Amino acid sequence: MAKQKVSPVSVDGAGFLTHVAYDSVVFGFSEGQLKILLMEYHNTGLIALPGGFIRTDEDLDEAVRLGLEDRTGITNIYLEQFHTFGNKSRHKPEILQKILEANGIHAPKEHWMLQRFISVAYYALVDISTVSLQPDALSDSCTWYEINRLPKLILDHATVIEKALKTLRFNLDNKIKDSNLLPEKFTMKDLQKVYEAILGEELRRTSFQRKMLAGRILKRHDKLYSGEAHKAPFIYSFHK
Amino acid sequence: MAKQKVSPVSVDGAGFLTHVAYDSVVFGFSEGQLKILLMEYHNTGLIALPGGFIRTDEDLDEAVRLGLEDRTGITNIYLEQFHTFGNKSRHKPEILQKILEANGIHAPKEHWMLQRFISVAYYALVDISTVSLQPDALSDSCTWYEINRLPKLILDHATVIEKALKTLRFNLDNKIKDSNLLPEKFTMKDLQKVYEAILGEELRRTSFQRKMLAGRILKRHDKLYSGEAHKAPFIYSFHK
DNA sequence: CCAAAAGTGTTTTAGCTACACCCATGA
DNA sequence: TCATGGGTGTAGCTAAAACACTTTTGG
Repeated sequence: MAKQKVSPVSVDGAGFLTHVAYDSVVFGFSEGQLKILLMEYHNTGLIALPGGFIRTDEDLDEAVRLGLEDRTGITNIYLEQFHTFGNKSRHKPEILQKILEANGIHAPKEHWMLQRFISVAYYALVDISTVSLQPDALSDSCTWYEINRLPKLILDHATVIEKALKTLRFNLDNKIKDSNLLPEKFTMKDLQKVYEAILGEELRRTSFQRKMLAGRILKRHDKLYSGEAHKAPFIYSFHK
Repeated sequence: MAKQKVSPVSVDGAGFLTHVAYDSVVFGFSEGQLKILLMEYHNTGLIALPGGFIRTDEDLDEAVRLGLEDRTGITNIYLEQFHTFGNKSRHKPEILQKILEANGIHAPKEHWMLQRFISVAYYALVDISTVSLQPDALSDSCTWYEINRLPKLILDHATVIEKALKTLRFNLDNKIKDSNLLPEKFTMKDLQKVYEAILGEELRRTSFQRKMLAGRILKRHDKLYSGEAHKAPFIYSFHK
């Protein structure tokens, strides 16, 4: 529930849809590892998913997209809503209070940011190499963390990530071609590494190759001569 | 966006999470037809999905469950959240105004119910035969409609139903055993009829039977002697 | 020529379909 | 014994997995 633009903070939340927030689980892939983007708030040690609020004149999807564009510099991010979290036990005003205090903002109890939120969660699939991270006003870092070395997170953000990953695994075959996890051109081995990182298991090389080729989503280009002493692999891109 | 308890309507929405609502697509099955529960508002001719608001002391899931229990009398409803709709184009205050007016409530422009809502949508699978419908305070009917004979609906409710049905079709094999679409005990033919109504296509009898038996979700009981001149079918129930 | 990694041919397996046939039932 | 509908055996198809083999590459 980090937010990107809090400078003019009104107590009643004018201009924003109160009680509604979004959180985004941004997946990236580099060095053979699946990674997630997390933010750390100034002077608090608190780490959270990047998120924000919805302005009264924005579509929900649009708000999420713009919030992410601000932080990653990427336009055209692959984004998908996967769940809305609305348990009342998520309401921990002392945490948000602490974050605001650490930034010199003394919010009264009735401040809209201290009230209970329903949070709509999205996941994104981005190419880490094209991202230049921009912490927001309340945070001093915005960093990639390996999926299996996550730090302690505020609220139920660990659960949110868990569910995002589950959804991603379930839909991977359908989503991979629209994702931005890999650069435009890649080898079959690159693609297999992405699958293995996401599914958390090793796959048979030959079965994987055949399954992918049967899917008709790959376009084959020239071979890649790496200078190494073995057959050169084909380069692929996703169709259209 | 019907609501179940509006008697004490405060302008600022105290006690409710403003800007958040839920809509529920309740599927039922009878007479070989898939049906959906819809409500008609007093003196307006407006027809909508049953829905409501979330109280500040309720979980989101709990609010939806209780709202449905009020209307159908069923406890233990199978409920699943499938999408959250948040386009700003959904905001049509004149419709809600009309509904309130028709009930003698003259709400000022800044009334919370006339503001923009994010709506969390759920679908439910219930056994029509155990339901006794209860219209809420703003509605004069609460009726089952055949899925392919739906009336014109307010806002984007037709889209919501479309998406609910798509989700249900996609997950049917996984959800059927927890659904309440059929009474506890049923024949293979009954089950096939449910599948056909949901998928909107006819299925081969023998293939269907084998697929279901292979799924290990059915427990076989005695035979059902209907008094008709043919082999008596087995009775089944879902495991656990 | 060798080792490493890529690509492909062949066999096996599993699930589903289609068709056939037999069985139980009450008139 | 007949018509009706339910259950299951068998053969065929297709997609995926498993295994083996060949090819390409630079040292």
